[in-house]
Amino acid sequence: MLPQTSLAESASARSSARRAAKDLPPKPQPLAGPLELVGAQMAFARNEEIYGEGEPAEYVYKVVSGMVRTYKILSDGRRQIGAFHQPGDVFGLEIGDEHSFAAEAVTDSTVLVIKRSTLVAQAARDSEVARQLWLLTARELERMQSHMLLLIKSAQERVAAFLLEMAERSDDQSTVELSMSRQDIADYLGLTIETVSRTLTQLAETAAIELPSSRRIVLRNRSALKQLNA
Amino acid sequence: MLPQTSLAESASARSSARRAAKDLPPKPQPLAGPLELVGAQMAFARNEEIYGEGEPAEYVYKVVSGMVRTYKILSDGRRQIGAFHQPGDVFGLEIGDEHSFAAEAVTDSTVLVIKRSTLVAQAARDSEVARQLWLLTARELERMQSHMLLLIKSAQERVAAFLLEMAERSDDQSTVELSMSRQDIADYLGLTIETVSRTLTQLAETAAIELPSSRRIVLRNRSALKQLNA
DNA sequence: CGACCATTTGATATGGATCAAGCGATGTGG
DNA sequence: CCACATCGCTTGATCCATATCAAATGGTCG
Repeated sequence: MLPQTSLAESASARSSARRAAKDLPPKPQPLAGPLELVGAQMAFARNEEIYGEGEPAEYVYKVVSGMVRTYKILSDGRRQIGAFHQPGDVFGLEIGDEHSFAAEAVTDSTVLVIKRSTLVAQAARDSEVARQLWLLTARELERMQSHMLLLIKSAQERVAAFLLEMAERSDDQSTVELSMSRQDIADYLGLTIETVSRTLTQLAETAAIELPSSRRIVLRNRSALKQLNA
Repeated sequence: MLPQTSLAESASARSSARRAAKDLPPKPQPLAGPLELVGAQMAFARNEEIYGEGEPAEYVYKVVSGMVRTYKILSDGRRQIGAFHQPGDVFGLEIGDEHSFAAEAVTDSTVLVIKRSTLVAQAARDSEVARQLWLLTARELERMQSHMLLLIKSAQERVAAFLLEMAERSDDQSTVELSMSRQDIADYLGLTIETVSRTLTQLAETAAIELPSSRRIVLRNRSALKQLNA
């Protein structure tokens, strides 16, 4: 199971952040906060589990390179992906003792691992650390809220929103290099792979996007996509 | 959907409504925490707005009596209700400067109003307050996560989950007194009122519930509902 | 080359939305 | 106090978006 080297590399090569001030709101940047200070780096291979749902939440994680998905398996076997985490993103921060979602590497990834107890103890002493932890959770809440709103929209709207979301985090804002599969996208958007695939084809037919290859998408008409993103 | 209906409901906040109930008897609430200490009580009439989306988030609120809904209006006019807040629940806590959702009283309600800046200042000094604020946001996040999972389920599953959720918070766990309209339920579950109504009828036909009146629901077979709640 | 996996495309089924009408409770004005 | 308008809810008929089932295509690797 060799990783798709080209994809993995291009994904991780883009960890630097330049804000080429488009029409975008200021994006949460990799926190230069307390999470930098401690912890060890770990590497995970494509599709490798980082932690399982319900496991003790001993650590907090920060993506250094690659991409991580967090998800739940529903009782009917479906998988719902809650988020794709990219370099700079923190994930796995819980206030309870267990991870409420599972986490896996989408591509070969490296993550920074920090002991939660350390952070919590620091937070008790340093109000700035406490504020950072709160901020992280609040940001996660915002993400979840907008994801909830996504799930009540049409397939076109969901896919368009997804593409814009991915484009926002890529440095070439008009080309998206997808490191996740159609199944991942489907499970993120609450659709089937067939619907995701068909919708992309449709968007290409209406010239909103271009599909040079299945994992590379060029945004031809971003305002049309935003329009859809009702 | 029926944006007109949704909007009409809140717009029709009867101008004749008793707005004068400024001084209700303070009902002692069980929830502990720093939020008890400060703040004034305010009363809101049914369907009255407590704050709008995008308004400065100057205050944090705690339900004393009644019920509050928080919601967003989407660009296509649909309304998505994020939560129904009942006595003891805190709502309107933001980390940014604006309310990301709007809030309205579902029934005549009284809420405790606390200045956010006070809380934040306290949190900077007292790590226990800081932890409480974090906890509140984390709890909201959990709620949002499970709501997200709801939205990818079938109509029956959503309605069943809703009933169980409401039953859990009622004192007679097997009878639910709904204070919100079918439209509210629909906008909470991402369905139409017709589908909500039909689904309730179905559940009654399969003897899972009983419908003595439209706002009163008896849970006859909770395990069947939980089953549905896949 | 051939097997395998991811993706696309096609045909059909179906759950929930939409459009439309009926019904029961509640309140209002004559 | 009744007749009637109104409102919230239910029920019926039909439509449509997406799921499901099925097969073809294409890319990757041994």
